[in-house]
Amino acid sequence: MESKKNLKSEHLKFAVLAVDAVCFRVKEGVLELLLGKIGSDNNIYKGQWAHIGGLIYSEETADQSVDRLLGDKGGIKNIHREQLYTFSDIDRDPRGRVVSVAYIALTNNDDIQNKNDAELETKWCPLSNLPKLAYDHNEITKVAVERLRSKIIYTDIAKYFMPTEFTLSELQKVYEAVLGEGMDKRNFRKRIISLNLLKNTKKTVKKGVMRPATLYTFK
Amino acid sequence: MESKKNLKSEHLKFAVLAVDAVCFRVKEGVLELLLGKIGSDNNIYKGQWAHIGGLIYSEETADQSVDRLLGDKGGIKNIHREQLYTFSDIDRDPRGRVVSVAYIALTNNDDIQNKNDAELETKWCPLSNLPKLAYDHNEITKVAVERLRSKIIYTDIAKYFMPTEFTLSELQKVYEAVLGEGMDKRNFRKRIISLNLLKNTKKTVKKGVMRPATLYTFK
DNA sequence: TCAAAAGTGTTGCTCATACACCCATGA
DNA sequence: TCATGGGTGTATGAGCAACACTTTTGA
Repeated sequence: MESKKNLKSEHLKFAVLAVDAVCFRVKEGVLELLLGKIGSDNNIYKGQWAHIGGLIYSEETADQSVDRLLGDKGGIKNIHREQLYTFSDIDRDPRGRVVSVAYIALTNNDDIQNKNDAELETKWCPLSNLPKLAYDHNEITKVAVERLRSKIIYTDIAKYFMPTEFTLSELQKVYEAVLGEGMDKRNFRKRIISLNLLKNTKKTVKKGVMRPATLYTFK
Repeated sequence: MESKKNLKSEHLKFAVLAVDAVCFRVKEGVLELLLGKIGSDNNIYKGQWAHIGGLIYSEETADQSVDRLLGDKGGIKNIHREQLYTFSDIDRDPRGRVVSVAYIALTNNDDIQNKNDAELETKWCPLSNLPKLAYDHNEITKVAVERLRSKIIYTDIAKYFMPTEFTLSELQKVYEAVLGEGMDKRNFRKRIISLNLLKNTKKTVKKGVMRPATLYTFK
């Protein structure tokens, strides 16, 4: 039931809708987040870091908005993203009433171009030394990390962190980076194989002075 | 990262934020939803049923908005609600661009007053014969029921359907109504007791010609 | 003594965990 | 032959599913 009789009343004149994307990758065994530096002079958070985000256009859905913003501001295309939570605290943005639909986004390192169309300074920051972020973005991060950690154990969401072909050890490193704890190699392999999500490519790869490892893909 | 430089551009002039509450109860072993009938003449859905909802005021959060609307339009106070998902399809409301933050709400039958402040016709409708609803509310219902079903098996959310004191059989009936399937009495009791959420009041109750049942409360 | 719901135990299976050694390779 | 990571099996305990009968009560 949505009534529009109040559409033009003073209740609504500040309704502004945004999206924010908590964008993760796992690089060399470390869970990292993509941050952008706030540059505009009339923002009291100028110079601080925040998740990539922006206003939703009236001709796009929230999903489309996230894709556009991650592309334009983060230089990332074809990313996996899913809606996280909508943050609507009245004072979450000091410039006015901004309600933000937050997303988690997951990428492997291959789809990242290190340029973006906006003049936005970005960086990847390990979750373990995240600075104080602008707005309520530390709180959003907390919810996002919780969601990511719970989904990686009961879904195949880890695949969005992986390249097409990978070894079981690489996959295990991703799980460990996300969950922040080591796992038993034998139990990890047994469980992941029994989930029946992986396909053995029969190819092997070797990185250094050691036995070659079998390459897998997600089905 | 939210930039407000486009705040006044034509991209935004239709941004309207609403909430919708998929409000559940279990009555006599049947899972029901609260619906309101659309009355306004300038709505093409006039006469159809929809979830309780409305626009978010600029001085309230989405949570507060749901509480207000369920109170005013549904006559329900002190309800448990949690955010479900934000629906942002461009054409989901034919009157214009309305983004809706959907909630699930759970009530036991005691907090329901059968009057509301708005002149809104409401009814409780069994999920099993839900009519075609206005807007995208059938889709919202689907997501809401999925969420309710998954949460009832790994959380104690069922308590919001129960009165203060209840028998294990009554609790089981609620689980069965939500999940849509019968459960084994012995296994149900074992599991629910082992979760350690219940407290035996040592009181018993009797409804008819039968052995009295023990009353429990949630801790 | 009957009807109606309350209440109760055991067994087998599946799944998660804990745990240690050998293998293949190139230097 | 050594260093490095790749790869494997077993035993134990916890939790879930299947399954049927006895108890209490009032009519």
